[in-house]
Amino acid sequence: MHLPEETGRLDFLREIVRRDTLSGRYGGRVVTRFPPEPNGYLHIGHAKSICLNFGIARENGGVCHLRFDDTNPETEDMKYVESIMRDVRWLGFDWGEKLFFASDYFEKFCEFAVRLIRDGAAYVDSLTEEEIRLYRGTVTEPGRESPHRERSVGENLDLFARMRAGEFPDGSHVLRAKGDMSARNMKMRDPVLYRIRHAAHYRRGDEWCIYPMYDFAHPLSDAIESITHSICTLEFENNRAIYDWLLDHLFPEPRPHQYEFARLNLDFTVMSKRKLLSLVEEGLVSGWDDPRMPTIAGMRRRGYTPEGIRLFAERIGVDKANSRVSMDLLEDAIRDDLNARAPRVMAVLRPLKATIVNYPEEKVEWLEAPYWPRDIDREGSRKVPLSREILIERSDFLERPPADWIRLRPGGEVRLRSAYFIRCEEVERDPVSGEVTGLRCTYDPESLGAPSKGSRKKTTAIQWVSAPHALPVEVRLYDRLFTVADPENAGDEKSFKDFLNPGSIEILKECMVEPSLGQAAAGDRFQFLRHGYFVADGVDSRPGAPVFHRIVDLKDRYRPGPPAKERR
RNA sequence: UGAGGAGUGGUGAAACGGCAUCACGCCUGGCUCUGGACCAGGUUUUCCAGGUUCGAAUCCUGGCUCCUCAGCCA
Repeated sequence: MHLPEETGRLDFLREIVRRDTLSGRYGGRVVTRFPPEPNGYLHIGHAKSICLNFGIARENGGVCHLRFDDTNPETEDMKYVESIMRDVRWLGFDWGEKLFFASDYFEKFCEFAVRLIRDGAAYVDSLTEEEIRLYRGTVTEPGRESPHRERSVGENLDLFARMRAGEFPDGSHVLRAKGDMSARNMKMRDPVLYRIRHAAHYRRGDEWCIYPMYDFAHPLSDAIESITHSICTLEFENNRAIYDWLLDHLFPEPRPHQYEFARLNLDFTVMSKRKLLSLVEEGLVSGWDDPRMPTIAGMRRRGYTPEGIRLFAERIGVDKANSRVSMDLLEDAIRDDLNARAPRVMAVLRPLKATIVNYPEEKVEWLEAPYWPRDIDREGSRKVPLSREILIERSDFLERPPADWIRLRPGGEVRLRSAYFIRCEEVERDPVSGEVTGLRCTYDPESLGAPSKGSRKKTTAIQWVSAPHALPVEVRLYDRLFTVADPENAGDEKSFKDFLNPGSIEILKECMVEPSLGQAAAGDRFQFLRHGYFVADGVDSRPGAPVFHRIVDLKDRYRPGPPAKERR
């Protein structure tokens, strides 16, 4: 089990929380929240936010709320609520009783809206959407005030009540805050608080036909729940002005405060919900849980562990500088976790037949093979059968290997992992193509369990399976989903989809694994020796026809060395 | 050309006026029944120009570059 990496350093958010805790600003309370909109699946970027919010709460003896920010009836769905809860739990976090829905606050939101109207701080605007846009001005020119801005409190109250009562069609009126139409911050130019939308909400049905905007609902939700630190991503920096304007107006200190951090960008993938959705909808991937997807569901199916993902989140840290994280960081965190928890087994992905000519025809030996290398402090082993006909990895034999080759070669020896040394005596080949079709080997009966000496020290131990005992399985190898690091900004005219990696999945159907894998249950993770980490798939596996996904490969330091002396 | 943010090795972060540090990557070597893991060593960094200071990634001035904002999405 991997121990948490103690750095002792605090990121800027934890620094702020510590400052507030020390000063007693919130009476020592720390309450954070993770506020997803249920309109899509969570991805690794959300995982960063989840680890932050739940992590900060946990470290400070506080709590983190799970709140669904469901104020837009058009895109939200219960199925997303369920997937989000599942993903957060899977990642290892618990919101206890603190499950909330912004849609449960609709009545309260209305009361606050009425208060703002009474205070002369909000008004009903009846401009069209187009007019509102025109009146807003641009980043360099101030906006103009709406002709409806000076309506009386009474008229505003009446209009707002009738909006709520359903007297008006969509788009005919909105409730706006009285900000400042010439504000340098565009967000403060009378932000819209409520819009009319005659649409069924997935939780409230037809109860409402006015829905609050994010800028209104979010700060209020935070305040209603007595959130202390409201942590969001950088694109909301400008929105903080509304956040503060509203809460200063409606809540006394100590009220929630918003802080922003840089969202996660990962090389060779995309992180926008919209883009991920389009990959799913256009069938470019098999679904939200396609193992190539950066979604939590995809990574779960891929075999990534919650511990590995949390370790990754911890290692990348958090800051306000936009950044783009290399896939190596993620993969290494996953390997780091799996190294300690995945038992080692033997699988041959691209088999090459080898006949051990001095091994009796009918003989079968069941050899003890440890599940763990000696550097992992775990016990356990299984028996693997050995017979005259075995299968080895095609890539473990080379007829004319480079000088530093430590695997099998004609006339050379190599150890069969947990078994004997074999020597390649003869190469069988297709008479037409010349392709190597098999090897004829001899084995050294004295070499089982014996230390390797002399020239044998310069060889490795290769994985193998007994041909008559091995189980045929399908193995799926994955590679990066895109061919470029930043698919969203790669080509001027091109869509990110033009950079999809056609080799992102490779399906191997002729793989053979040791018989012990017949017991593997969906979700079981293994290290296929010298290949990488693999997980038994729970979706496409069938009895007698298991499917394994490669979670991540093993680092491979081997670079072919100088070629052996050429003979001519 | 408005406002709000951000610039530290190849990547992500730390150092909060005092030897630029950590993780990942990469390169050497050791070890190994995994060319994995592990161990040892190495590689590469403060956006630019001035200034303050004994001393600047850090403070000041000016510039440059990048990101966000003109939805009745969040």
